[in-house]
Amino acid sequence: MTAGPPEDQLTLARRAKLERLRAAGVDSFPPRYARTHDTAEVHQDFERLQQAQETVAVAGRVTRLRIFGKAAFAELHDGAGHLQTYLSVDHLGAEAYEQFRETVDLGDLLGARGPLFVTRTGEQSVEVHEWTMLAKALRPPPEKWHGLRDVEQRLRQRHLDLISNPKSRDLLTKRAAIVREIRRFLDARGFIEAETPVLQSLHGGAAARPFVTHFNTLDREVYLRISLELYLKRLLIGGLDKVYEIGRVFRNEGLSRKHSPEFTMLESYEAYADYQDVMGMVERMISGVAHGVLGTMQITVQGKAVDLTPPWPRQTLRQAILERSGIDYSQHPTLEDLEGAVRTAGVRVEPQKTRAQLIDQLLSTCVEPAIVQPLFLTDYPLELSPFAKLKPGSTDTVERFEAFAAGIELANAFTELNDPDEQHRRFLQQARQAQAGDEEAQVMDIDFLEAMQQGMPPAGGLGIGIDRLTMFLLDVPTIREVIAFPMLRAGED
RNA sequence: GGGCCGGUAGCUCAACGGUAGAGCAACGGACUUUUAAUCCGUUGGUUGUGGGUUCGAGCCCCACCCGGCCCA
Repeated sequence: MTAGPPEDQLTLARRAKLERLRAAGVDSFPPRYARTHDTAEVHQDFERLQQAQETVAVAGRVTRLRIFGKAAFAELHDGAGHLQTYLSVDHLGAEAYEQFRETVDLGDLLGARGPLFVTRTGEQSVEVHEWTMLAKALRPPPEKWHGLRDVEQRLRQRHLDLISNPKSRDLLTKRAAIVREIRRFLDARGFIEAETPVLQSLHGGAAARPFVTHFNTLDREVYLRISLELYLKRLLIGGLDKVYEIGRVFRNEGLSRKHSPEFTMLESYEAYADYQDVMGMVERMISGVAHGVLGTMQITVQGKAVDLTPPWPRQTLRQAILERSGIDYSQHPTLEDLEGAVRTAGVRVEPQKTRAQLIDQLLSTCVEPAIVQPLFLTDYPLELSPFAKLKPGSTDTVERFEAFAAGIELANAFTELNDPDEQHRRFLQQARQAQAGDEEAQVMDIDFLEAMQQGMPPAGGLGIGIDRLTMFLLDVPTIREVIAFPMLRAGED
């Protein structure tokens, strides 16, 4: 969709009004305005302010405008809410009132000053004795009743969406509250927030293809990070025993309802903790965030009631797949065996290249969609987890868990591998997978290995997708809605 | 990548292959307590883009662009 010609009929009408103000010596874009209250504060303290006959000064966007002959109502919206203002010849004088009538449009930003009163119909209002143009809107707002519906335009021109759709404002506000609650939770437990490089000469820490860019000064390719893991672990080695980062990561993959090429990750690492400790932290953190942001641990996601009250049950991945598909993958040690079992069980999954990937497929088709209440799945195949520590006595299962609820993956964590020689072998294994055509395999990171050789404390690590968590807590079905400016294809210019 | 659906006025939406319309917004007028104010009048269109079929295309056909839903 085009935005329409830049100077259409509606814009020209508004420009004419701007010109009229200029001719009258009015600056339509003054540098500041001395507010005494925001709209919410006026409503909160209304009785007292009214009785004291105090003069208030509020400011906001004109979202409703009802003009009668010699009086008018203008509703002002600011970040806190909205408030009705009443303008009349009696209180403004003929000149200021006429200027209001002739130059103010829906969408303009206005300041209004005067005492408070309640209208006949009971609406708390400002009796305006002086009004000020704070910014003339040269383009018309979207339709006042239906708002802006067109999904494409809502996302391409998010400012219009935010102006006209309270729901969108609420989502972004609550997203910020979620992030704030997470920080509060981690900070209170002594975690230190870090910032690690976005531009990296090697990409690692997750199975994903990177974005590549060019650094002119050094004339070499660099990658946008696909995870936070390998640098946070360096900090852990350096002695920051509890460390986390909330940051944007980039994965060169498809767009979908649940995938955005750039998204926000939380990763945390805690020395001398293991994945059991991290499980306890995750259930307290997510339920605590829900309580802090929504005031409750009982939420509804896609029409299903979800109770986040800890503790959350634990189940091994093997047991979960067995219960929901009848297949015990531990009884089928090779890809061929497992494929046979899948066929026998009549489960419809895409063919995979490796046994571990097939197990992963069974998880996403049979188990994930069936999970409603929060659940920790534990003990994953080694092959899917090149940075996780083996379970003591096991050769193929690592100390890893993922948390699920309402069919959504909420967290991924493990007891971190801290044996540099074992880590070296994992990298070599990944290199073999890369040679076999796996574009998402880890690349060997000598610097990281060297750091680990310095001695990395045993640690529990955690990753949470903030966008997914937001979708989950706020019951939003698409990731685009919780990202202020999601990636879209190039529009026409 | 595949299937289905969609793109018409600034916004929300109509229109059997036969004169492109309504509501809101805008413009002019009436109106001093409204709540999507009301009433009267007016303006506003390269129907996503490019081809084709037809006496005639918003509608049918082809290609492309952008989006939605489902699948991969």
